[in-house]
Amino acid sequence: MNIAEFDVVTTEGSATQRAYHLLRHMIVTGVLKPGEKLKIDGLRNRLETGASPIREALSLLTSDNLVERHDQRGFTAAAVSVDNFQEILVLRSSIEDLALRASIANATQDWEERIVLAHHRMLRAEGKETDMFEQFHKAFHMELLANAASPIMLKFCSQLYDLNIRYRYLAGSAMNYQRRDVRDEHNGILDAAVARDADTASERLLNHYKLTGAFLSGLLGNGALA
Amino acid sequence: MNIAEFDVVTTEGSATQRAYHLLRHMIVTGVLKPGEKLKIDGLRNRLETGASPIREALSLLTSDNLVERHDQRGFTAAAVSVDNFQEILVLRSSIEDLALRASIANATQDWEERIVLAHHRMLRAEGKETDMFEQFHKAFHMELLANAASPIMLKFCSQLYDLNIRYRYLAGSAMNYQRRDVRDEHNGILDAAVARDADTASERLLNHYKLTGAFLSGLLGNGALA
DNA sequence: CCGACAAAAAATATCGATTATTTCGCCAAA
DNA sequence: TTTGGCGAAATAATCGATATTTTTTGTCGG
Repeated sequence: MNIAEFDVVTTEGSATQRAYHLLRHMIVTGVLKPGEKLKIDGLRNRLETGASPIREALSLLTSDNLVERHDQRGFTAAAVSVDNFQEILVLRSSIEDLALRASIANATQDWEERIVLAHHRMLRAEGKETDMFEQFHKAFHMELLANAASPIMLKFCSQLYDLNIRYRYLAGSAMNYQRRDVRDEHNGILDAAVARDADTASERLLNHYKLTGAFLSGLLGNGALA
Repeated sequence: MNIAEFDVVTTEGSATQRAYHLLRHMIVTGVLKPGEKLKIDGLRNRLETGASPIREALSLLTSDNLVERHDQRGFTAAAVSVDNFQEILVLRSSIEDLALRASIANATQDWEERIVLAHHRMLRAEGKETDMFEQFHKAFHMELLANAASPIMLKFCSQLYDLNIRYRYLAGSAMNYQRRDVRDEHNGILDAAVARDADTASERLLNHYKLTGAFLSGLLGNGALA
Protein backbone atom coordinates (compact mmCIF):
# COMPACT_ATOMS: atom_id res chain seq x y z
CA MET A 1 0.00 0.00 0.00
CA ASN A 2 1.36 3.34 -1.00
CA ILE A 3 1.46 5.60 2.03
CA ALA A 4 0.94 8.75 0.02
CA GLU A 5 -2.30 7.44 -1.37
CA PHE A 6 -4.06 6.65 1.86
CA ASP A 7 -7.60 7.81 1.69
CA VAL A 8 -7.54 9.74 -1.53
CA VAL A 9 -10.91 10.00 -3.23
CA THR A 10 -10.45 9.01 -6.83
CA THR A 11 -12.58 9.24 -9.92
CA GLU A 12 -10.75 6.45 -11.69
CA GLY A 13 -10.96 2.73 -11.39
CA SER A 14 -14.02 0.58 -11.09
CA ALA A 15 -17.38 1.79 -9.90
CA THR A 16 -16.80 -0.24 -6.76
CA GLN A 17 -13.53 1.54 -6.12
CA ARG A 18 -15.13 4.94 -6.52
CA ALA A 19 -18.06 4.03 -4.32
CA TYR A 20 -15.70 2.69 -1.68
CA HIS A 21 -13.63 5.85 -1.45
CA LEU A 22 -16.62 8.13 -1.62
CA LEU A 23 -18.60 6.27 1.01
CA ARG A 24 -15.60 6.01 3.28
CA HIS A 25 -15.04 9.71 3.01
CA MET A 26 -18.70 10.44 3.68
CA ILE A 27 -18.68 8.28 6.78
CA VAL A 28 -15.39 9.54 8.17
CA THR A 29 -16.35 13.16 7.69
CA GLY A 30 -19.81 12.66 9.12
CA VAL A 31 -21.88 13.28 5.99
CA LEU A 32 -23.37 9.90 6.74
CA LYS A 33 -24.22 9.96 10.43
CA PRO A 34 -23.36 7.23 12.93
CA GLY A 35 -26.04 4.59 13.09
CA GLU A 36 -27.68 5.91 9.93
CA LYS A 37 -29.28 3.30 7.75
CA LEU A 38 -27.48 3.05 4.46
CA LYS A 39 -30.17 2.14 2.00
CA ILE A 40 -28.95 0.68 -1.21
CA ASP A 41 -31.47 2.54 -3.31
CA GLY A 42 -30.72 5.89 -1.78
CA LEU A 43 -26.98 5.47 -2.29
CA ARG A 44 -27.60 4.13 -5.77
CA ASN A 45 -29.15 7.44 -6.72
CA ARG A 46 -26.61 9.54 -4.87
CA LEU A 47 -23.60 7.85 -6.39
CA GLU A 48 -25.23 7.21 -9.74
CA THR A 49 -24.32 3.58 -9.99
CA GLY A 50 -25.84 0.12 -9.64
CA ALA A 51 -26.58 -1.87 -6.55
CA SER A 52 -23.69 -4.31 -6.94
CA PRO A 53 -20.85 -1.78 -6.59
CA ILE A 54 -22.61 -0.19 -3.63
CA ARG A 55 -23.04 -3.47 -1.83
CA GLU A 56 -19.47 -4.44 -2.55
CA ALA A 57 -18.14 -1.13 -1.31
CA LEU A 58 -20.19 -1.41 1.87
CA SER A 59 -18.86 -4.91 2.40
CA LEU A 60 -15.33 -3.60 2.11
CA LEU A 61 -16.10 -0.89 4.62
CA THR A 62 -17.37 -3.32 7.22
CA SER A 63 -13.86 -4.66 7.50
CA ASP A 64 -12.69 -1.18 8.39
CA ASN A 65 -15.24 -1.01 11.18
CA LEU A 66 -16.87 1.93 9.49
CA VAL A 67 -19.98 0.09 8.41
CA GLU A 68 -22.03 -2.53 10.18
CA ARG A 69 -23.55 -5.33 8.20
CA HIS A 70 -26.79 -6.86 9.40
CA ASP A 71 -27.55 -9.95 7.43
CA GLN A 72 -30.74 -9.48 5.44
CA ARG A 73 -31.34 -6.17 7.13
CA GLY A 74 -28.92 -4.03 5.23
CA PHE A 75 -26.08 -1.81 6.31
CA THR A 76 -25.68 1.04 8.77
CA ALA A 77 -22.91 3.50 9.40
CA ALA A 78 -20.98 2.31 12.45
CA ALA A 79 -22.31 3.51 15.77
CA VAL A 80 -20.30 5.78 18.02
CA SER A 81 -20.05 5.99 21.77
CA VAL A 82 -17.78 7.34 24.44
CA ASP A 83 -16.68 3.80 25.21
CA ASN A 84 -15.83 3.17 21.61
CA PHE A 85 -13.86 6.40 21.47
CA GLN A 86 -11.89 5.47 24.56
CA GLU A 87 -11.22 2.02 23.24
CA ILE A 88 -9.81 3.40 20.03
CA LEU A 89 -7.64 5.83 21.93
CA VAL A 90 -6.18 3.20 24.25
CA LEU A 91 -5.70 0.58 21.57
CA ARG A 92 -4.16 3.03 19.19
CA SER A 93 -1.71 4.21 21.79
CA SER A 94 -0.65 0.67 22.59
CA ILE A 95 -0.21 -0.47 19.02
CA GLU A 96 1.41 2.68 17.75
CA ASP A 97 3.84 2.48 20.62
CA LEU A 98 4.87 -0.94 19.35
CA ALA A 99 4.98 0.23 15.78
CA LEU A 100 6.98 3.37 16.41
CA ARG A 101 9.58 1.52 18.45
CA ALA A 102 9.93 -1.13 15.77
CA SER A 103 10.12 1.56 13.13
CA ILE A 104 12.92 3.34 14.94
CA ALA A 105 14.71 0.07 15.58
CA ASN A 106 14.86 -0.39 11.80
CA ALA A 107 15.82 3.21 11.14
CA THR A 108 17.72 3.94 7.95
CA GLN A 109 18.69 7.14 6.26
CA ASP A 110 16.05 6.48 3.67
CA TRP A 111 13.30 6.31 6.24
CA GLU A 112 14.65 9.39 7.97
CA GLU A 113 14.27 11.30 4.73
CA ARG A 114 10.79 10.00 4.15
CA ILE A 115 9.50 11.19 7.51
CA VAL A 116 11.16 14.57 7.11
CA LEU A 117 9.50 14.90 3.72
CA ALA A 118 6.11 13.81 5.02
CA HIS A 119 6.46 16.33 7.82
CA HIS A 120 7.33 19.09 5.42
CA ARG A 121 4.33 18.35 3.24
CA MET A 122 2.09 18.46 6.26
CA LEU A 123 3.44 21.86 7.23
CA ARG A 124 2.86 23.21 3.76
CA ALA A 125 -0.72 22.00 3.85
CA GLU A 126 -1.53 24.03 6.95
CA GLY A 127 -4.20 26.54 6.21
CA LYS A 128 -5.36 24.70 3.15
CA GLU A 129 -8.70 23.01 3.23
CA THR A 130 -9.24 20.51 5.99
CA ASP A 131 -9.39 17.41 3.82
CA MET A 132 -6.08 18.25 2.24
CA PHE A 133 -4.37 18.83 5.56
CA GLU A 134 -5.85 15.69 7.02
CA GLN A 135 -4.49 13.67 4.16
CA PHE A 136 -0.93 14.83 4.81
CA HIS A 137 -1.38 14.61 8.54
CA LYS A 138 -2.28 10.98 8.23
CA ALA A 139 0.54 10.37 5.79
CA PHE A 140 3.01 11.78 8.31
CA HIS A 141 1.78 9.60 11.11
CA MET A 142 1.70 6.49 8.97
CA GLU A 143 5.17 7.15 7.60
CA LEU A 144 6.47 7.30 11.15
CA LEU A 145 5.20 3.77 11.68
CA ALA A 146 5.81 2.35 8.23
CA ASN A 147 9.39 1.37 8.87
CA ALA A 148 8.31 -1.30 11.30
CA ALA A 149 8.06 -3.50 8.22
CA SER A 150 4.83 -4.97 9.49
CA PRO A 151 2.12 -4.42 6.90
CA ILE A 152 -0.63 -5.89 9.03
CA MET A 153 0.23 -3.72 11.98
CA LEU A 154 0.35 -0.69 9.71
CA LYS A 155 -3.07 -1.54 8.41
CA PHE A 156 -4.40 -1.78 11.95
CA CYS A 157 -2.92 1.63 12.71
CA SER A 158 -4.44 3.08 9.58
CA GLN A 159 -7.84 1.74 10.53
CA LEU A 160 -7.59 3.09 14.05
CA TYR A 161 -6.46 6.43 12.72
CA ASP A 162 -9.55 6.67 10.55
CA LEU A 163 -11.85 5.63 13.34
CA ASN A 164 -10.32 8.28 15.53
CA ILE A 165 -10.40 11.07 13.01
CA ARG A 166 -14.06 10.33 12.49
CA TYR A 167 -14.70 11.44 16.04
CA ARG A 168 -12.78 14.59 15.37
CA TYR A 169 -15.04 15.40 12.46
CA LEU A 170 -18.08 14.53 14.50
CA ALA A 171 -16.98 16.92 17.20
CA GLY A 172 -16.62 19.57 14.51
CA SER A 173 -13.10 20.26 15.56
CA ALA A 174 -11.15 18.88 12.68
CA MET A 175 -10.17 22.41 11.85
CA ASN A 176 -9.59 24.18 15.10
CA TYR A 177 -7.59 21.42 16.65
CA GLN A 178 -4.88 22.73 14.37
CA ARG A 179 -4.65 25.67 16.70
CA ARG A 180 -3.31 23.90 19.75
CA ASP A 181 0.42 23.43 19.93
CA VAL A 182 0.10 20.53 17.62
CA ARG A 183 2.81 21.87 15.40
CA ASP A 184 5.29 21.76 18.25
CA GLU A 185 4.17 18.28 19.17
CA HIS A 186 4.76 17.07 15.64
CA ASN A 187 8.15 18.70 15.56
CA GLY A 188 9.07 17.03 18.80
CA ILE A 189 8.04 13.61 17.56
CA LEU A 190 9.92 14.07 14.32
CA ASP A 191 13.07 15.22 16.07
CA ALA A 192 13.10 12.29 18.44
CA ALA A 193 12.47 9.86 15.60
CA VAL A 194 15.27 11.32 13.52
CA ALA A 195 17.51 11.12 16.58
CA ARG A 196 16.43 7.50 16.86
CA ASP A 197 15.46 8.00 20.45
CA ALA A 198 12.60 5.52 20.74
CA ASP A 199 11.67 6.30 24.33
CA THR A 200 11.33 10.01 23.76
CA ALA A 201 9.58 9.62 20.43
CA SER A 202 7.08 7.19 21.84
CA GLU A 203 6.47 9.28 24.91
CA ARG A 204 5.79 12.33 22.78
CA LEU A 205 3.56 10.45 20.37
CA LEU A 206 1.48 8.99 23.15
CA ASN A 207 1.26 12.35 24.84
CA HIS A 208 0.10 13.80 21.54
CA TYR A 209 -2.75 11.30 21.51
CA LYS A 210 -3.49 11.76 25.16
CA LEU A 211 -3.89 15.49 24.67
CA THR A 212 -6.09 15.33 21.59
CA GLY A 213 -7.96 12.53 23.33
CA ALA A 214 -8.67 14.57 26.43
CA PHE A 215 -9.60 17.55 24.31
CA LEU A 216 -12.07 15.52 22.26
CA SER A 217 -13.34 13.62 25.27
CA GLY A 218 -14.37 16.94 26.76
CA LEU A 219 -16.32 17.86 23.65
CA LEU A 220 -17.90 14.45 23.32
CA GLY A 221 -18.85 14.32 26.97
CA ASN A 222 -20.80 17.53 26.49
CA GLY A 223 -23.29 15.74 24.37
CA ALA A 224 -21.69 16.13 20.95
CA LEU A 225 -22.52 12.51 20.33
CA ALA A 226 -26.15 12.71 21.37
CA MET B 1 -19.66 -11.03 18.38
CA ASN B 2 -20.50 -14.30 20.04
CA ILE B 3 -17.30 -16.09 20.94
CA ALA B 4 -18.80 -19.53 20.58
CA GLU B 5 -19.76 -18.85 16.99
CA PHE B 6 -16.38 -17.86 15.69
CA ASP B 7 -15.77 -19.51 12.40
CA VAL B 8 -18.69 -21.89 12.30
CA VAL B 9 -19.70 -22.90 8.81
CA THR B 10 -23.45 -22.45 8.55
CA THR B 11 -26.06 -23.46 6.07
CA GLU B 12 -28.49 -20.80 7.15
CA GLY B 13 -28.71 -17.12 6.44
CA SER B 14 -28.17 -15.37 3.18
CA ALA B 15 -26.27 -16.81 0.26
CA THR B 16 -23.58 -14.24 0.97
CA GLN B 17 -23.27 -15.46 4.54
CA ARG B 18 -22.93 -19.05 3.45
CA ALA B 19 -20.42 -18.18 0.76
CA TYR B 20 -18.43 -16.16 3.26
CA HIS B 21 -18.10 -18.95 5.79
CA LEU B 22 -17.46 -21.59 3.19
CA LEU B 23 -14.81 -19.60 1.35
CA ARG B 24 -13.14 -18.59 4.60
CA HIS B 25 -12.98 -22.20 5.65
CA MET B 26 -11.60 -23.27 2.30
CA ILE B 27 -8.88 -20.67 2.45
CA VAL B 28 -7.92 -21.25 6.07
CA THR B 29 -7.72 -24.99 5.60
CA GLY B 30 -5.81 -24.72 2.36
CA VAL B 31 -8.43 -26.10 -0.02
CA LEU B 32 -7.91 -22.86 -1.88
CA LYS B 33 -4.16 -22.45 -2.16
CA PRO B 34 -2.22 -19.28 -1.34
CA GLY B 35 -1.96 -17.02 -4.34
CA GLU B 36 -4.58 -19.00 -6.22
CA LYS B 37 -6.77 -17.00 -8.50
CA LEU B 38 -10.33 -17.04 -7.29
CA LYS B 39 -12.38 -16.87 -10.44
CA ILE B 40 -15.94 -15.78 -9.93
CA ASP B 41 -17.29 -18.24 -12.46
CA GLY B 42 -15.46 -21.17 -10.97
CA LEU B 43 -16.66 -20.39 -7.48
CA ARG B 44 -20.14 -19.72 -8.81
CA ASN B 45 -20.32 -23.31 -9.97
CA ARG B 46 -18.67 -24.74 -6.88
CA LEU B 47 -20.92 -22.97 -4.41
CA GLU B 48 -23.99 -23.08 -6.62
CA THR B 49 -24.87 -19.45 -6.29
CA GLY B 50 -24.75 -16.23 -8.26
CA ALA B 51 -21.90 -13.85 -8.81
CA SER B 52 -23.12 -11.19 -6.42
CA PRO B 53 -22.92 -13.24 -3.21
CA ILE B 54 -19.51 -14.53 -4.24
CA ARG B 55 -18.13 -11.08 -4.89
CA GLU B 56 -19.58 -9.79 -1.67
CA ALA B 57 -18.14 -12.67 0.35
CA LEU B 58 -14.74 -12.16 -1.23
CA SER B 59 -14.92 -8.47 -0.40
CA LEU B 60 -15.63 -9.33 3.22
CA LEU B 61 -12.68 -11.69 3.26
CA THR B 62 -10.25 -9.07 2.03
CA SER B 63 -10.73 -7.26 5.29
CA ASP B 64 -9.60 -10.37 7.11
CA ASN B 65 -6.41 -10.44 5.05
CA LEU B 66 -7.41 -13.80 3.66
CA VAL B 67 -8.18 -12.56 0.17
CA GLU B 68 -6.46 -9.98 -1.96
CA ARG B 69 -8.50 -7.75 -4.17
CA HIS B 70 -7.01 -6.47 -7.40
CA ASP B 71 -9.24 -3.89 -8.94
CA GLN B 72 -10.56 -5.09 -12.27
CA ARG B 73 -8.31 -8.11 -12.06
CA GLY B 74 -10.31 -10.18 -9.66
CA PHE B 75 -9.44 -11.80 -6.37
CA THR B 76 -6.72 -14.16 -5.19
CA ALA B 77 -6.25 -16.12 -2.01
CA ALA B 78 -3.76 -14.23 0.14
CA ALA B 79 -0.14 -15.06 -0.49
CA VAL B 80 2.02 -16.68 2.17
CA SER B 81 5.69 -16.27 2.98
CA VAL B 82 8.08 -16.90 5.82
CA ASP B 83 8.18 -13.15 6.43
CA ASN B 84 4.43 -13.00 6.64
CA PHE B 85 4.39 -15.91 9.05
CA GLN B 86 6.94 -14.26 11.29
CA GLU B 87 5.08 -11.00 11.20
CA ILE B 88 1.88 -12.67 12.32
CA LEU B 89 3.70 -14.46 15.10
CA VAL B 90 5.36 -11.34 16.45
CA LEU B 91 2.31 -9.13 16.10
CA ARG B 92 0.05 -11.71 17.64
CA SER B 93 2.33 -12.12 20.62
CA SER B 94 2.44 -8.39 21.20
CA ILE B 95 -1.25 -7.77 20.91
CA GLU B 96 -2.35 -10.85 22.82
CA ASP B 97 0.00 -9.87 25.58
CA LEU B 98 -1.87 -6.58 25.85
CA ALA B 99 -5.22 -8.28 25.61
CA LEU B 100 -4.54 -10.98 28.16
CA ARG B 101 -3.23 -8.52 30.70
CA ALA B 102 -6.25 -6.30 30.22
CA SER B 103 -8.51 -9.32 30.44
CA ILE B 104 -6.99 -10.42 33.73
CA ALA B 105 -7.10 -6.87 35.05
CA ASN B 106 -10.88 -6.99 34.54
CA ALA B 107 -11.21 -10.49 35.95
CA THR B 108 -14.54 -11.47 37.44
CA GLN B 109 -15.93 -14.73 38.64
CA ASP B 110 -18.11 -14.83 35.58
CA TRP B 111 -15.14 -14.64 33.24
CA GLU B 112 -13.29 -17.19 35.30
CA GLU B 113 -16.12 -19.61 34.75
CA ARG B 114 -16.27 -18.89 31.06
CA ILE B 115 -12.61 -19.71 30.50
CA VAL B 116 -12.83 -22.86 32.58
CA LEU B 117 -15.81 -23.92 30.51
CA ALA B 118 -14.10 -23.13 27.23
CA HIS B 119 -11.09 -25.09 28.36
CA HIS B 120 -13.21 -28.06 29.30
CA ARG B 121 -14.94 -28.07 25.94
CA MET B 122 -11.58 -27.99 24.22
CA LEU B 123 -10.41 -31.00 26.21
CA ARG B 124 -13.52 -32.93 25.34
CA ALA B 125 -12.98 -32.22 21.65
CA GLU B 126 -9.55 -33.81 21.66
CA GLY B 127 -9.47 -36.74 19.34
CA LYS B 128 -12.51 -35.56 17.43
CA GLU B 129 -12.11 -34.35 13.92
CA THR B 130 -9.64 -31.54 13.41
CA ASP B 131 -12.13 -28.86 12.47
CA MET B 132 -14.14 -29.49 15.59
CA PHE B 133 -11.11 -29.34 17.85
CA GLU B 134 -9.86 -26.22 16.14
CA GLN B 135 -13.15 -24.51 16.73
CA PHE B 136 -12.96 -25.08 20.47
CA HIS B 137 -9.27 -24.33 20.57
CA LYS B 138 -9.92 -20.95 19.07
CA ALA B 139 -12.87 -20.37 21.38
CA PHE B 140 -10.64 -21.02 24.38
CA HIS B 141 -7.98 -18.61 23.24
CA MET B 142 -10.49 -15.92 22.37
CA GLU B 143 -12.32 -16.31 25.64
CA LEU B 144 -9.06 -15.74 27.48
CA LEU B 145 -8.78 -12.36 25.76
CA ALA B 146 -12.45 -11.43 25.62
CA ASN B 147 -12.57 -9.90 29.06
CA ALA B 148 -10.36 -7.05 27.94
CA ALA B 149 -13.62 -5.40 26.91
CA SER B 150 -12.04 -4.19 23.71
CA PRO B 151 -14.02 -5.50 20.76
CA ILE B 152 -11.69 -4.10 18.16
CA MET B 153 -8.65 -5.64 19.79
CA LEU B 154 -10.48 -8.94 20.04
CA LYS B 155 -11.28 -8.77 16.37
CA PHE B 156 -7.63 -8.17 15.58
CA CYS B 157 -6.69 -11.18 17.68
CA SER B 158 -9.28 -13.29 15.94
CA GLN B 159 -7.93 -12.28 12.56
CA LEU B 160 -4.38 -13.01 13.54
CA TYR B 161 -5.42 -16.35 14.97
CA ASP B 162 -6.98 -17.33 11.66
CA LEU B 163 -4.01 -16.17 9.68
CA ASN B 164 -1.76 -18.22 11.91
CA ILE B 165 -3.83 -21.36 11.89
CA ARG B 166 -3.82 -21.20 8.12
CA TYR B 167 -0.10 -21.81 8.20
CA ARG B 168 -0.66 -24.74 10.47
CA TYR B 169 -3.01 -26.29 7.94
CA LEU B 170 -0.60 -25.51 5.15
CA ALA B 171 2.15 -27.31 7.00
CA GLY B 172 -0.20 -30.25 7.33
CA SER B 173 0.28 -30.33 11.05
CA ALA B 174 -3.02 -29.14 12.35
CA MET B 175 -3.53 -32.59 13.71
CA ASN B 176 -0.24 -33.77 15.04
CA TYR B 177 0.58 -30.55 16.80
CA GLN B 178 -1.96 -31.81 19.30
CA ARG B 179 0.66 -34.31 20.36
CA ARG B 180 3.21 -31.93 21.79
CA ASP B 181 2.73 -30.92 25.38
CA VAL B 182 0.13 -28.49 24.28
CA ARG B 183 -2.30 -29.81 26.82
CA ASP B 184 0.04 -28.93 29.64
CA GLU B 185 0.66 -25.54 28.15
CA HIS B 186 -3.05 -24.82 28.00
CA ASN B 187 -3.49 -25.98 31.55
CA GLY B 188 -0.70 -23.72 32.67
CA ILE B 189 -2.21 -20.70 30.96
CA LEU B 190 -5.63 -21.41 32.38
CA ASP B 191 -4.30 -21.85 35.89
CA ALA B 192 -2.38 -18.59 35.81
CA ALA B 193 -5.38 -16.75 34.38
CA VAL B 194 -7.69 -18.13 37.03
CA ALA B 195 -5.13 -17.16 39.66
CA ARG B 196 -5.15 -13.70 38.08
CA ASP B 197 -1.40 -13.76 37.74
CA ALA B 198 -0.97 -11.68 34.61
CA ASP B 199 2.80 -11.98 34.35
CA THR B 200 2.80 -15.75 34.52
CA ALA B 201 -0.20 -16.13 32.25
CA SER B 202 1.27 -13.86 29.63
CA GLU B 203 4.65 -15.52 29.85
CA ARG B 204 3.08 -18.92 29.33
CA LEU B 205 0.86 -17.74 26.51
CA LEU B 206 3.74 -16.17 24.66
CA ASN B 207 5.87 -19.20 25.24
CA HIS B 208 3.05 -21.30 23.83
CA TYR B 209 3.17 -19.23 20.65
CA LYS B 210 6.92 -19.21 20.55
CA LEU B 211 7.02 -22.99 20.68
CA THR B 212 4.38 -23.60 18.03
CA GLY B 213 6.00 -20.83 16.03
CA ALA B 214 9.42 -22.42 16.13
CA PHE B 215 7.90 -25.80 15.36
CA LEU B 216 6.08 -24.48 12.33
CA SER B 217 8.96 -22.30 11.25
CA GLY B 218 11.04 -25.42 10.96
CA LEU B 219 8.47 -27.09 8.75
CA LEU B 220 7.94 -24.02 6.62
CA GLY B 221 11.63 -23.42 6.20
CA ASN B 222 11.95 -26.88 4.73
CA GLY B 223 10.04 -25.79 1.68
CA ALA B 224 6.53 -26.53 2.83
CA LEU B 225 5.56 -23.18 1.36
CA ALA B 226 7.18 -23.70 -2.02
C1' DC C 1 -57.91 0.65 23.78
C1' DC C 2 -54.74 -3.00 22.91
C1' DG C 3 -52.64 -6.99 20.81
C1' DA C 4 -52.55 -10.45 17.13
C1' DC C 5 -52.85 -11.42 12.57
C1' DA C 6 -52.86 -10.60 7.54
C1' DA C 7 -52.12 -7.96 3.63
C1' DA C 8 -49.39 -4.35 1.50
C1' DA C 9 -45.32 -1.79 1.00
C1' DA C 10 -40.54 -1.25 1.25
C1' DA C 11 -36.15 -2.81 1.24
C1' DT C 12 -32.70 -6.40 0.81
C1' DA C 13 -30.69 -10.06 -1.63
C1' DT C 14 -30.07 -12.63 -5.70
C1' DC C 15 -30.05 -13.91 -10.45
C1' DG C 16 -29.18 -13.85 -15.56
C1' DA C 17 -27.61 -11.18 -19.08
C1' DT C 18 -24.86 -7.40 -20.84
C1' DT C 19 -20.89 -4.51 -20.96
C1' DA C 20 -16.09 -3.32 -20.10
C1' DT C 21 -11.54 -4.77 -19.28
C1' DT C 22 -7.74 -7.65 -19.25
C1' DT C 23 -5.17 -11.47 -20.99
C1' DC C 24 -3.52 -14.47 -24.46
C1' DG C 25 -2.05 -16.03 -28.89
C1' DC C 26 -0.55 -14.89 -33.17
C1' DC C 27 1.86 -12.68 -36.70
C1' DA C 28 4.68 -9.21 -38.73
C1' DA C 29 8.58 -6.17 -38.46
C1' DA C 30 13.03 -4.86 -36.52
C1' DT D 1 15.25 -14.15 -31.44
C1' DT D 2 12.86 -10.26 -29.70
C1' DT D 3 9.35 -6.60 -29.83
C1' DG D 4 5.05 -4.49 -30.74
C1' DG D 5 0.68 -4.53 -31.90
C1' DC D 6 -3.79 -6.55 -33.33
C1' DG D 7 -7.68 -9.34 -32.70
C1' DA D 8 -10.12 -13.13 -30.14
C1' DA D 9 -11.10 -15.34 -25.99
C1' DA D 10 -11.53 -15.16 -21.16
C1' DT D 11 -12.66 -12.86 -17.19
C1' DA D 12 -14.24 -9.16 -14.28
C1' DA D 13 -17.58 -5.71 -13.43
C1' DT D 14 -21.99 -3.87 -13.84
C1' DC D 15 -26.79 -3.42 -14.80
C1' DG D 16 -31.88 -4.25 -14.69
C1' DA D 17 -35.21 -7.27 -13.28
C1' DT D 18 -36.95 -10.72 -10.04
C1' DA D 19 -37.34 -13.19 -5.77
C1' DT D 20 -37.07 -13.06 -0.91
C1' DT D 21 -37.29 -11.03 3.45
C1' DT D 22 -38.36 -7.52 6.60
C1' DT D 23 -41.07 -3.72 8.03
C1' DT D 24 -45.13 -1.20 8.03
C1' DT D 25 -49.94 -0.63 7.84
C1' DG D 26 -54.58 -1.69 8.60
C1' DT D 27 -58.21 -4.50 10.40
C1' DC D 28 -60.54 -7.41 13.43
C1' DG D 29 -61.73 -9.52 17.80
C1' DG D 30 -61.22 -9.38 22.64
